[in-house]
Amino acid sequence: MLQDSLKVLLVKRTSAPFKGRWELPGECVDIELDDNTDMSALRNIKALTAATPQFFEQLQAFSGINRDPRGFSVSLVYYALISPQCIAVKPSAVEEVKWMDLSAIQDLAIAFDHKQIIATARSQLQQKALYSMIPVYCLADQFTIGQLKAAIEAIIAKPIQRKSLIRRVEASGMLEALDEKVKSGGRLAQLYRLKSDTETVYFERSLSFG
Amino acid sequence: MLQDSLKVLLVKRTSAPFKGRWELPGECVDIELDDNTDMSALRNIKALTAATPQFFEQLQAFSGINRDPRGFSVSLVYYALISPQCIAVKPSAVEEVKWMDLSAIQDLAIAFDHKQIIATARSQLQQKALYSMIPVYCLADQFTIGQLKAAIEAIIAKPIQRKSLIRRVEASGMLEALDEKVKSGGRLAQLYRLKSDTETVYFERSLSFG
DNA sequence: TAAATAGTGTCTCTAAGACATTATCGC
DNA sequence: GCGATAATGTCTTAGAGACACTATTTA
Repeated sequence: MLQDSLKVLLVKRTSAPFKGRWELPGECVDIELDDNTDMSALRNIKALTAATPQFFEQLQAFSGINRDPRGFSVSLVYYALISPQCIAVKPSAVEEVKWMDLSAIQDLAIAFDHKQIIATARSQLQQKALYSMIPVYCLADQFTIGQLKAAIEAIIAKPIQRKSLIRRVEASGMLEALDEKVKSGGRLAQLYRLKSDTETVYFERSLSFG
Repeated sequence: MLQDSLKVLLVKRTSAPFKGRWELPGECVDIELDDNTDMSALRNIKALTAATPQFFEQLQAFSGINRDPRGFSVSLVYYALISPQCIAVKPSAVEEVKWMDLSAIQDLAIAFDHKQIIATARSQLQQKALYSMIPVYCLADQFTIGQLKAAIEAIIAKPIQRKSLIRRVEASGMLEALDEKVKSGGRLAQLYRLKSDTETVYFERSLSFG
């Protein structure tokens, strides 16, 4: 999720190991409830935020003998992008759930190998931000080009050319301009939204790696 | 593996369900032997072929209630590229192990959802062939540009421009020319090999999608 | 010499980078 | 008017596509 900066949803552990530390949300697959692990991951998200993620995909499996002091473990990790409109955390869980700024993760003690998992997810998201329109899924349902530019720059941690972004927006055909403009500190900015039933566009070139 | 055409290593099932059908090799993780699932997958490969794959990575996890008649199951799928020099199947397993032409998979009854898994792997390999030097790992340790071109075209099932490939080979700096040329039906072809300790190069553009 | 494949030269084309220019806004 | 942000215009640049042309081999 993006609001000023990229954020990740963490929960506080209530039992050993790593009691009291923050970790990524997740629990065991419930074969009674979940037809597959995708459904299981989505169920986890909905238990915390009531958000239906606009973007959701499997990251990768993490496994090993050293990642949990209790022994060998395997985690199937998914990541999702959700709109800042949907950040509300379920009241029942407010105490132990928190949106954590990605830049703050660095200096935090995180349970298990979850700091490494977050880094991997971020790296994958950075790559995809360079060659796809995926960053639009971090935004509210109405947004300006300037906000999209800020989202991409937050993800890749580098500035991009506004002109290049506008060319991509036009080429993608994913967005439609609304009959509305919005204040932005200077000239009014055109509002856009996702066209309905549009598919995520992937480009054949990446933006510059610097 | 590539020899004339892309091939995938299959084993014949010796027990129900799907007894007698071909499937992808794989077995349960052995916590005694495997520090993580990567090692487990490599152990599986070595049990069949004695090859050390030049390229090896996790594809994704497949899971669900319907993919195995015995109930809910999860498979962590890896794929590897190995040189045609290493295709020898361990003698102990010759009966039940086979390199199957990818184009022949279509009309074959494959166990479980493994046909779908193969399709997913192929699709991922196709994408990577368009923006990376990964196809070099399908080849023997000495090869010509023409062979590399054939490998890429076998993977993506489309012709590419020889000139574009040469530009990429030069830009990548991954290969070195040997003091040797080889017959090819016309003018002798320059032999290349991977430089030692070279890293796989990824490009910022994909070759055309057609 | 012809056919085949290897390798080069070079023009075009596309889309990103860079950055100037114009258009609006609030103050 | 001034500073700030939005939007456009346009020249440059990198690298792929296309394809002609040359080089070298075998038949």
